[in-house]
Amino acid sequence: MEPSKAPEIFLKPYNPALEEPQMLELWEKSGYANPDVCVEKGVTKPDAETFSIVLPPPNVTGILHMGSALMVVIEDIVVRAARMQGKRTLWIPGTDSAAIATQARVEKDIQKSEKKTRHDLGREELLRRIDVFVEENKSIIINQFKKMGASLDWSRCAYTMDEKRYAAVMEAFVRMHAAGLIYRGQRIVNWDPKGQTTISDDEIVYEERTAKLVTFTYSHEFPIPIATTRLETKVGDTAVAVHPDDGRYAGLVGKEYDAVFCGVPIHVKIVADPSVDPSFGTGALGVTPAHSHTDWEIADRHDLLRPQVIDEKARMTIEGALKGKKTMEAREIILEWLKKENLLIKEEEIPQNVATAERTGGIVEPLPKLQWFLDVNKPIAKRSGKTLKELMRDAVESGETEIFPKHFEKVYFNWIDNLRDWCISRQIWFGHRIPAWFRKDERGNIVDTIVGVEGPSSAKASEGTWEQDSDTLDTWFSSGLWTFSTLGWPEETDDLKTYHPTSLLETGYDILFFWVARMILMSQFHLGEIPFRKVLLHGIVRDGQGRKISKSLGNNIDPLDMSAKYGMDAVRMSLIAGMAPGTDSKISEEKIRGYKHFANKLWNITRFVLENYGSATSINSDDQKLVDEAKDVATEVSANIDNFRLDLAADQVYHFVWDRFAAEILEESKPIFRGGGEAAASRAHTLYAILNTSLKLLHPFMPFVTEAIWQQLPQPSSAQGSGGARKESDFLMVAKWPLLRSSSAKDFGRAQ
RNA sequence: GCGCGCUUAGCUCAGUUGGUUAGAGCAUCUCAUUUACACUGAGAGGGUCGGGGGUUCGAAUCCCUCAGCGCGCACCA
Repeated sequence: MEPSKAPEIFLKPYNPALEEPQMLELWEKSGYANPDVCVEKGVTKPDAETFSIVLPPPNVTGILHMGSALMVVIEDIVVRAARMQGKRTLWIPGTDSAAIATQARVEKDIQKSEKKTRHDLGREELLRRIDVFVEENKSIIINQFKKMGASLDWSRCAYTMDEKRYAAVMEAFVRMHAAGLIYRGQRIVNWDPKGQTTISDDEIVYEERTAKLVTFTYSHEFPIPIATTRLETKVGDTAVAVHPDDGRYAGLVGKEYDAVFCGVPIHVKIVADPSVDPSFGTGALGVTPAHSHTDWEIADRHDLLRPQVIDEKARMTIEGALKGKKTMEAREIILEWLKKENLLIKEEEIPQNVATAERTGGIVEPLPKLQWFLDVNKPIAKRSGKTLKELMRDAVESGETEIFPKHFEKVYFNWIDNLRDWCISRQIWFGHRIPAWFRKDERGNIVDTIVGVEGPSSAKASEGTWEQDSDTLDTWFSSGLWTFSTLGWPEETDDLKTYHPTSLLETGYDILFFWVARMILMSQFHLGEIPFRKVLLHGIVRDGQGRKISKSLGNNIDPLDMSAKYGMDAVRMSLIAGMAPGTDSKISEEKIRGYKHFANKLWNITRFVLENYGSATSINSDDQKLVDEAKDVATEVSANIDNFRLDLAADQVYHFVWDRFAAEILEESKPIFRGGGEAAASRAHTLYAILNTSLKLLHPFMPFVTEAIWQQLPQPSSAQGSGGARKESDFLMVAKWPLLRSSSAKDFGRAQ
């Protein structure tokens, strides 16, 4: 046997900065991230089991942070493992327009540099500026994802606002409108005065604050004191509601009173309504139908007037001294007036949840507005009379879609149970414009409406001037279509047939409602099938001490900085280690450094193995046990990956490679090599085999260093001496996943 | 108010259907070592598994209860 020298590159420590760009280039040239190429080149059988997954599209305003890095790593691990297992694997990338966030960002930039508002520029010009911004930023975020080693099929990259996706959104809206699920109605909506748009219930964040609860009466004649934290709305009251069983007020129900409240004439009827909590405040509720969700519903039941007293800028609209005042100012003025008039009974501090807009932080003002809604309770004929709510529930209840970890299924059901109609129209310019056209009379009243992809036909156009609705759709409306709009829907494409329903949806638990639920809704309605078979949720990435990463704490750990310092493989491993599904995880620089050492360990193991590697021989029975041991590890690692316990899988292979392979097997081999002969030759091949298996198992987790080593491996000489056996694959990325222990070790449909 | 999760070594966490003496990483301390690797190796200290009760031959693991922390939803006059 002639000992071969290890390639010179192994004489120096592993250098990620040198290897990573080369590996990226190799992978990109290979085209193996595209399943069509894999089939073409014979790596994957055309009829192999498919594995498909969409990348949760990052916002074009965003940059890569540890959260998105975690997402990329989890998905890339699962995808690379599936590809090596011979599955026809598709991972679709894309970017998200993130309507409000993007428009706000561009508006801010323009305000800063040109001191202009969007109204100064006009709709067309603003949208043009946004497009420029988006194009610049898209490539930044895409390049960052590429650097992570994400084996996404960039040839299928989608953007929520590109032509195909735009068309899909229009089609989806029109179809849902035709089915009677989308309607336009005057209802109380969540108005964000800061963002100047409506928002959905899910975009509200409740903040606990202390509020002043004021107890008073409207006038000296009015018999019931009421309590409120929002005095300014009381000029819009049209009723006082008490509980039907509340004996204190029984005799007063049905009576009506007039009063002049802080200069505003009001007419208040006393009604009995079961929604009133007799134990809160005075047990009597001043009903302001136009500025409270529950009061609006009470007004429905008692046929009350609904005067609006606050406008979109959160200012008073009522004639008189209050007109034009901010709500907070009006509150003080009324309080002073109550004191002066001796109508004030009590003031007390109470804790209160204030509704704020998630994006802007503005205090949400409930306002009655004419908006588009999606009806979640209407039976759908073509879906056997089920409602959207029921369809959403069915998908998970039937087990067709499984959520990991399991307990999030309860959270999901809980959300569905409390779901109200979804307000889908937004008063911003950047987004998918609602495909509705209105014809108005001289006074501006809408006399005709058309909903359609094309707009008014020529015949209709001759009837008068049509104007398209200026509103755009909630960004989650288009996101809901993502699993199938990225595959070419509404066209019946091959991709759609092959890859939908997708196999897996992996995302953060924080967008379970926003996105996961909406995708189920959309797919169930439009395709009559689930969007994905499994949902895997991950948590928030926190710093080493478990704190949320925030600018004010200055504890940001930038994934790209860290990879420059320690290598992307180290970043990837440290994100996965200790990360249980659905649970928040932690990352620190020390942790990352540890895995850099591991990459180097692997590098040096290779050096040792190659230095002792020699010509053809067979493996003896003692050594076969070691090979089998590696097979056992492969079996367990595979099982953990299948169960999405990537943390356990990573830990297992890490410990096998370091503590068993390097610390024990390699050490025991040294005297064997000194002894020479058959035993040494057998051992040399055994070490090569174990290294081979280790590289494959580690590849999904640490693709760069493993591929870099693979590229340096000599072609193994055949044990049977047939010679010239080619290295089984030119790329570790598409090398065959190790055989597993059990006889059920399937071939995973790999082409030979 | 309803629901979910967490509580194990100084720190961060594993512990998969209950089964010997409860594990890892980091940190601390001691020692070793010029060839695969100091981006190393060997070893040590450190835990009444949040409290209490129960089931069991046996409980970190299952049940009840209490406490603390975190989160979601609802209410929010």
